[in-house]
Amino acid sequence: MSDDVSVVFAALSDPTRRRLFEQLLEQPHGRTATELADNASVSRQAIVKHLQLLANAGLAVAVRDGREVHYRASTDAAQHASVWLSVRASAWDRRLAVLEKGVRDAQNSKTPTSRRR
Amino acid sequence: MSDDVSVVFAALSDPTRRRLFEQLLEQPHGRTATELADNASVSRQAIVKHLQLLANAGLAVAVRDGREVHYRASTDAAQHASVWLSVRASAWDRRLAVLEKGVRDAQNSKTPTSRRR
DNA sequence: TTCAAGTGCAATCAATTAGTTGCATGATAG
DNA sequence: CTATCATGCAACTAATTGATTGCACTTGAA
Repeated sequence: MSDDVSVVFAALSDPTRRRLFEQLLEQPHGRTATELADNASVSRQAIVKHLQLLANAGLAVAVRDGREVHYRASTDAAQHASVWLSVRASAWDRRLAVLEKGVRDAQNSKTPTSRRR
Repeated sequence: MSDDVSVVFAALSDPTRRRLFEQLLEQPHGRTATELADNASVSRQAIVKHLQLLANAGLAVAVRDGREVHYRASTDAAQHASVWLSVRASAWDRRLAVLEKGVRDAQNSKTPTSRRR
């Protein structure tokens, strides 16, 4: 589970974490774990762990400012994951199209009279 | 973890499962758990569980043919997840662009002499 | 300087998960 | 009909995970 893709998908598989990620996305200047914990139903420590996991996946970055640590979103990892998915989805669709065409051609050669004029 | 998005990301967060998904993508006619288990380092039962999880996430479908069950890929869920990610990534990038423009404008109004002519 | 606020660390716990093994069921080729 | 092959089901184990709690450390403000 330690490769790049895995950690990103794993990070996004938890609703609490997705929620945090979306909160970060709404806040260009970032949010601290303590702030985020106020709006959440779980403890600050739980939030911290989630944020660190998001950061580890490349979905967030932590920036220290005095005694506060501001987490802000980062979208490179998200973009990569999105591409990973869509590349495969479209490869599949292409493959299906080829297959379908093959079936159609076979049909046409079997019953040439039914061919589109 | 039971919502649509969660199960898709969770399904894709496991390397073994991603490997299986990719094998299904290469095989338009589908593969049985037994076939897939031959190329894998884990037991057939493990493969079955992975395939069922993929199916549950909408990344695969199981089609029974006599005593065999063929699993084939399905890309709707992948496409949805991909969109989920890219929508958020681009919203963030837009937000950053606006922010940046704000900073630029402020700079210009402060030092009007440096304004582009 | 003192003290409160924000964070970091570690131990612990319950639930989930990836994997195994053993055996039962069901379909098909001889 | 009867082996046999593919699948299904159940119990079990070890590792991981989401969450909690208590306490120590660091920083900033009064």
